[in-house]
Amino acid sequence: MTTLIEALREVPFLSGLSDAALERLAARCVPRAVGAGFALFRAGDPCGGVYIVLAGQVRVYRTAHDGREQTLTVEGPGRPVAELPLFDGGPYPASAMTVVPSRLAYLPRAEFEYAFRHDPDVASAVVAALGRRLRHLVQLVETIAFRDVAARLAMHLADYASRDGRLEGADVVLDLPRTQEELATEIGTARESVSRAIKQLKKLGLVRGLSGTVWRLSPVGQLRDWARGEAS
Amino acid sequence: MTTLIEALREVPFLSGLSDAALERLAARCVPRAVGAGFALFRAGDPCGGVYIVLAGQVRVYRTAHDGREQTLTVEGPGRPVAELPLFDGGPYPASAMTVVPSRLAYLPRAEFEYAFRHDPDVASAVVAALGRRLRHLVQLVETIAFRDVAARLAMHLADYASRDGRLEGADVVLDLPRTQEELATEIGTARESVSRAIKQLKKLGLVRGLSGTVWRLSPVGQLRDWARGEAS
DNA sequence: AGAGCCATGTGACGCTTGTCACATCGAATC
DNA sequence: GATTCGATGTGACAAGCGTCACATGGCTCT
Repeated sequence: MTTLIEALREVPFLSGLSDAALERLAARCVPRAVGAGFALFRAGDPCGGVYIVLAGQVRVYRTAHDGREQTLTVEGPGRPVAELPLFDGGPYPASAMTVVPSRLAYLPRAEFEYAFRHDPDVASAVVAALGRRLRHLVQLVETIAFRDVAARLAMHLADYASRDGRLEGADVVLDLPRTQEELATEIGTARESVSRAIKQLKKLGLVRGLSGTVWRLSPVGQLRDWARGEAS
Repeated sequence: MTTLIEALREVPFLSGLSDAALERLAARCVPRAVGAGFALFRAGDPCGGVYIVLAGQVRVYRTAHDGREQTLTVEGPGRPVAELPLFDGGPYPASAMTVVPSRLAYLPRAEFEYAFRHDPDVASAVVAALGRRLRHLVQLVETIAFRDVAARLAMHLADYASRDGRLEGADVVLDLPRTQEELATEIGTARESVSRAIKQLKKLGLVRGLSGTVWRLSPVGQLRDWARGEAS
């Protein structure tokens, strides 16, 4: 278990801060441990600060009137959640919930803005973080708009594999603790379609094995190439 | 025709600059007038600066392998195009092209970063601009993922109407110089589907008239409510 | 007026996908 | 081992939508 300061130093857009500034932040922010399924906020709520994931995972998603959900992103340790509304003063654009028991730090808006305005490196890093998010969303839009379910799944698996997978011979082995139901909300489809897409990818040899949460995949480049090449 | 400095002052994230700083920027940036259909850059190109729309309109879009296009946003006067890649150093995530003859200013990356790092107000405004874009994309993702074509069109028309429409009795009148083909790429569908969606909205009384580029719509709230209420 | 062109309307068809229904499977519990 | 429950596989079906084909309509140019 790391200290709060050590955890904050791991946050990309705070890493440039001096020790004193970090201590100031650490003193002002509220750490809390929560279980799985804890709702941090819902779309439309006013925003008074930013959450930082210290341990665990937080899913950010939109809910439709009929209950269907579209996952926008899943954030892990060291990543901020919903830093966006801090700046335009608007409400949260999406909802957020922990998927596993997690430790979070809540940083009040005023503290965050102070750091942002007094340290150009923090400002740069914040913009970079927003940029990454934007890039990711552009990707998501394109994926949902253009590709069929199997290609979306392949692309999605490739994303996870390139981050968390490990090489094992010619294959990539990935431990992905997700139900098909969860995967479905992440790529904007139904659970049954995910099941069928997996079957399709297995037949193509892109998914070489799957037992429990452990996937054996073909190399990431191959997954991406196939997904890109598939006509809508 | 405004001067370059006056035009730059209209740009949201530069409006806080001193006259001297603005003059410096104006001296360094490259204005150019281009016709319709001029390609500013394509997805994947490296990014050396930011474009600012002085007059006209620029469409930002992604192209699929098979030629289909998804419009991400259409930017008008005073708005920056693709300020995102300046900060993470990545390539442009999308392509951009003028839709009408336009005047643009090209601001080299170094100048932009100088202003960003030396003026916290500029930094704030840049983040706000990114935030707006992010919010818009979140909306777009949800729209594409959840709603049918007619609802997407209604939502889209409501967006335009709330910005450019004018009240006329109980109706909103909107001049929207777009072909159905263009509308189709903006809401991620085919031209024929737009035609049918318009018919549907007319039957519902949400679109009360359409001649040339001039639309007569029911109030924006009504459009949005209907679009939200429509099941998937 | 006629020709050509582009935008639009519309019918037909098939594919993808969401939905419903139900079978199977596996792990946890008793 | 039997039960239970959640996760997963799969068949059938219908709805939505993309695509193709072609008609219509309005505009400009000559």
